[in-house]
Amino acid sequence: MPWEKSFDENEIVDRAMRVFWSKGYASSSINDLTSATGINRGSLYNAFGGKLKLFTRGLLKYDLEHRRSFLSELEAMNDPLTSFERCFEAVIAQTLTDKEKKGCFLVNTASELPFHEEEVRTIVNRGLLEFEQFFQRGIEVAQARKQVPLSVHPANAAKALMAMIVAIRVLGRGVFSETALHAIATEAKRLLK
Amino acid sequence: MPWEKSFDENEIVDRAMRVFWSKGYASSSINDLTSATGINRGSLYNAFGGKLKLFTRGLLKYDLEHRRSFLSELEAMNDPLTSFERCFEAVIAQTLTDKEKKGCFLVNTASELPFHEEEVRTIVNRGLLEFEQFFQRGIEVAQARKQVPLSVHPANAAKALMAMIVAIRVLGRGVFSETALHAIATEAKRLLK
DNA sequence: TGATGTCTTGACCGATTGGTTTAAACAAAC
DNA sequence: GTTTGTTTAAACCAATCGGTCAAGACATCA
Repeated sequence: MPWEKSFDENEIVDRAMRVFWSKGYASSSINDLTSATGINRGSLYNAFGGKLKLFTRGLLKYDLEHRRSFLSELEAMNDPLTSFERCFEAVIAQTLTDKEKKGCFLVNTASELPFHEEEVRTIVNRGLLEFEQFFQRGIEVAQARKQVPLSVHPANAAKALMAMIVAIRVLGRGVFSETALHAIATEAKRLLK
Repeated sequence: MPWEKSFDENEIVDRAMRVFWSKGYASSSINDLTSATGINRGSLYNAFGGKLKLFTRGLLKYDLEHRRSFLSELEAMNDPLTSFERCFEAVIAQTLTDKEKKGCFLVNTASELPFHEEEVRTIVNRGLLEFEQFFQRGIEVAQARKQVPLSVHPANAAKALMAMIVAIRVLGRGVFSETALHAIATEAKRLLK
């Protein structure tokens, strides 16, 4: 008796995600979302429940398909130091490639965190925490392999590396040039010596 | 024949600045501004020319009274390394003190830079550049005094230190705890060894 | 073919957006 | 006290905001 949806829900979330990603929550209007997704105003509310719910879905999708898959790709590499290098390289490359200068959806959301609900805050915090843990685990492994001196404090250095990724993402939206971004990456490496 | 304004223009800019500072440009409505400043809608347009002009005035005021005065206070110290330490301490203290979690007006604006006009971009870029130059000059002086090894690359390290200040400001809005922020500062110091 | 129940659509809601304009309030100069 | 030039306040503007809803479109099952 029912009737199948005429659109691919996943596809809609993906397009909505890109709107929120580039404009932020507050500046994305329902009209922006309907015209980007192609679905009607009412359908959007019927299928997702509203702007906030759709934002959360989009953020979760980003977290899963960008942050999470990026980290597990890096984690799969056998040499931590190489994976760190690849991490910074990739983040810089993404920053330079993106003509829209959208930055990172998680970082963008982090810098408007005071206006978001608990659920959104949780997603952002978890994402950044796992980034930090990726660095920390890598440092500990590298120390065990004598690639990083024991004088390096894994937890602290990991936080600093994550912070530098965040800074690249923010400054990459218009402040820093390519060479300046690379300078940050260069210095990040020095934290492990 | 004229008639004096009934309000202090400087005071109005200051209150408007705080609105933009905590909510960003797009999310600050004219109503927010009139109720925060106490002046009427029409007066605001008559005196300042509009929302964007008022934003720019506020950003300039922030740049002058917060960023610029902070830097010159630090620059007045005779020991660069002490001034760096004081810099990170102060930024962390400001972050923790601020119950509104407003962050830094310049950094907040930097992370929404793609939506701003050239004039705003210029203010932000200059502010962050001068922060970077403060670090670079300090490093060079410290190197001349043998407090920092010559193996440290002043321009690169300065960019990294500035990036870490930016990260503290962003992560301080809800992601990082006090101890995590201090960890970043601790690692920043290690960049000069 | 007809009943069922979900999905889509576009109109509609009141509130708010940034911005303009008109007319009254006003102090100073004559 | 009248004129003058500016500032003020509030009404007003069209456009848009997020969100709802009733009515029609549709595929499935009987």
